[in-house]
Amino acid sequence: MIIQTKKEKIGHLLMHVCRERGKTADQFMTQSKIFRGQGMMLMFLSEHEGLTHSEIAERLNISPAAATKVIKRLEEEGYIKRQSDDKDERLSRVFMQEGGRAVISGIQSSFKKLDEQTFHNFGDEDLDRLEDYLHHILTNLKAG
Amino acid sequence: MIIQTKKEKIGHLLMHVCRERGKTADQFMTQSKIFRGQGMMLMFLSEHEGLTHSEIAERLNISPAAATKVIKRLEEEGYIKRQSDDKDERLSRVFMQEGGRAVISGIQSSFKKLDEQTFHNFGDEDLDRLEDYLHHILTNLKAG
DNA sequence: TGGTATTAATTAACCAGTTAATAATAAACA
DNA sequence: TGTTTATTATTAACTGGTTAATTAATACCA
Repeated sequence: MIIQTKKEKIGHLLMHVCRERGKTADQFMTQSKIFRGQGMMLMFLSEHEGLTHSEIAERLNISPAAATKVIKRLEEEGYIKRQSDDKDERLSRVFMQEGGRAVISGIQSSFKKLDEQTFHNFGDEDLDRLEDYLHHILTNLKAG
Repeated sequence: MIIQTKKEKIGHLLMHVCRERGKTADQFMTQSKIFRGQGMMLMFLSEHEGLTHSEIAERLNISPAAATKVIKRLEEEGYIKRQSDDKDERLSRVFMQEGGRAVISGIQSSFKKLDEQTFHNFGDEDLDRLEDYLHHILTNLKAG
């Protein structure tokens, strides 16, 4: 009989919570005919135009390869456009297009509703404490 | 300027934490030449032999389709085997094979180390509180 | 100047998850 | 009994993430 420690139990629970949050996020996003990753990216880009792929990836805490994939899809669907830097042609800078601006407010509202639901009935103190816990976990994971 | 609420900030942080935990999990699992999803499945199966795909999926909180994929891969690599139920041929029951039993203890140790690292310096009270928070979030998400 | 090393983005090949549609079997019922 | 309905697993087509390898452009340096 394999013994599962309390920490392992919470580790699994954490992943379960994230899967559920992801599913719910996609449900909210369907109103904008978009997926959560694209929504995240558009939200970020709408506030930070002209950044390079690497800068975007770093800010969103994903790999440059993952950034490229979602950016490419958003460009193909007319939400954004890429433009290579005049002085350094290795750099590809990303800008919003009309198609993107048109859906931003819907996406913003979806994320807001999503996290209102996610943390329904959490008081300020709970949120602070949870935030501390999550930062603590990040530090632990990155320290490995 | 788009305003991000505290809850949204924590929502993003939560997903970030899960990505990092997933990456770290895979790093630990490479010692057993396996990936985290396969490791999870093997751990579970070693304690619950003879269950059907649907039962397994339900217990692991994933879709039956996701369960099928990882089970199929594990079978191809000789860790487990599937056997259809005598009385109901729709049911496919899963059993450990020697190949699977051989790696269980390594996997178990990896998960233990992973979550020791993840929750390093968390006291009992912190763990209890975090567990409560995560259950609360799950309830909120499923209530939608 | 010319050759080497670095950096940015991309592609390839994966794993892990989803929903929706399909095939096969069992159950229900007229 | 025979037809319809329900259930199980599977497949297809995705998103979203990873690492490793590749390509193209810049920077460095002898």
